Amino acid sequence: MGFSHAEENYLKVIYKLSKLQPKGVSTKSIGELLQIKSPTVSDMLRKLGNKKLIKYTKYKGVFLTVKGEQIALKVIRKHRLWETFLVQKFKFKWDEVHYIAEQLEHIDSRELVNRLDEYLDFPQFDPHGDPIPDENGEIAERHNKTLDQVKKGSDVIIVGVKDHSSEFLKYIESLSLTLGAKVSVMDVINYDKSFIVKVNDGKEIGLSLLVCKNLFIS
Amino acid sequence: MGFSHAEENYLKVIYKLSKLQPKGVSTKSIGELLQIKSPTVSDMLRKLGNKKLIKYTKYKGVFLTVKGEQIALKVIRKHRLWETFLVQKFKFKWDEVHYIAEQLEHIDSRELVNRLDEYLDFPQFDPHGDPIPDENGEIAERHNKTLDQVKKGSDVIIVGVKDHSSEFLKYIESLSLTLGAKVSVMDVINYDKSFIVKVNDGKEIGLSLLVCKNLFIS
DNA sequence: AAATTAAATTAGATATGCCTAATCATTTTA
DNA sequence: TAAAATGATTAGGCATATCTAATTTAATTT
Repeated sequence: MGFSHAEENYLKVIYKLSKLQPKGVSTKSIGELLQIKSPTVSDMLRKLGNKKLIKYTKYKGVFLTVKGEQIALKVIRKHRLWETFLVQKFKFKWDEVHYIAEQLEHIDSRELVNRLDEYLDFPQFDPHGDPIPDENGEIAERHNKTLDQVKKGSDVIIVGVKDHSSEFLKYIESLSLTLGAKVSVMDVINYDKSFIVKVNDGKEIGLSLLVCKNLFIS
Repeated sequence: MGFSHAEENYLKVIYKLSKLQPKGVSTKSIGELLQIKSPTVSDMLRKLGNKKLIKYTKYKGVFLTVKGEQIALKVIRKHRLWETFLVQKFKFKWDEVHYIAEQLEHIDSRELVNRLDEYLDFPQFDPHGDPIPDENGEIAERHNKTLDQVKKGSDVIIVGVKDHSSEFLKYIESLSLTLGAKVSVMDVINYDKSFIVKVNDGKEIGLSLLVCKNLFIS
């Protein structure tokens, strides 16, 4: 007994939003992420509530149940494994895989997912640095420190991106800011909080606050 | 502008049936293959006709248009490439891949298909011996000679299977009758037209007429 | 050629997943 | 705290893809 693509998509975004909205996920935010109007979201929430995949009380934010979270994690696992596959084996760029993985994440076959995982040698993180849940739904702690949080003089490593948009990814790639890149913070401009950094000991470049906020570091 | 899974499935089976029903494919046969009742099929045929994917005249058999055939061949190409991938790279058995490939064949990404093709080194035939259409819809002639058509004393090679059912595939695999197997016809029993054969010069075994009719040979 | 059988279509219904317009509830602001 | 703004839900529709029951058309049999 499986779930529809629509249901899986809702559960996935509720999972993601629940990390940002611990008091319950709003109808509005779900609709915005899925590009779906809120009456449609309301309908689906009632349906997911009836199926005990979320805790739903009218006019209150929603929460995933254990079962709902399990399903969300399976979809996220598949999405991230397929993204890893596409980049590692098929040589796609990290900004090209999202649309394809959005489709592949709904393929229903437990055995396929596990063979994919094995084929990739059980990766812990996907090409954007996001952690990949294991078969039991265990997932590594997400990186949450961003470049804007460090002080002048720090040496850090890029371990993930918060913004997955093609535009952002292409831009930072053009600056050699890929996963694993070493970033040395030479200066922080007080006026606009922008950063002057060296990437892999290259020449100095400037990064806006917005860019820094979207780079996970360790 | 893509097509729904349902539409793609109809086009695929109409393509396959058109090889057997050159005077036009019947509503009934489409419904049987897709496990869908005929009124539903009628509705869809009208719809596909309006979209100029098939030539549809009420109460007459249907034909694919050039455009409809192109789409059918793309779906078949994806299905057969994915089956090849699953068997070659993920080590699935040839009787395990159908359900998964039925889903993967609808993934929409021209680039993905071409990279898959390249990753597999442009295979001509899938794990069941069926020819794989190329990017332009060109497809090798299907094998059409079956084992039941040869005479006592013939030496032939298994190049494909007509029946893709798990039951059939498992059975013939247990007899070492896989693709590439050498079959020597030792005798044909007149009473029931069954065959006595040696597989890869092993010991003699009997094959019913039905089994022989489902084995493509060269 | 008429009667029967088989196949195909139409009519009418259902579930999913989406929409807009209108209403209701909650939160924020003056 | 009352009014306004924001957010959520209900009401009513629509398209897709399916179904069963009834009807129509074509094919087969006598």
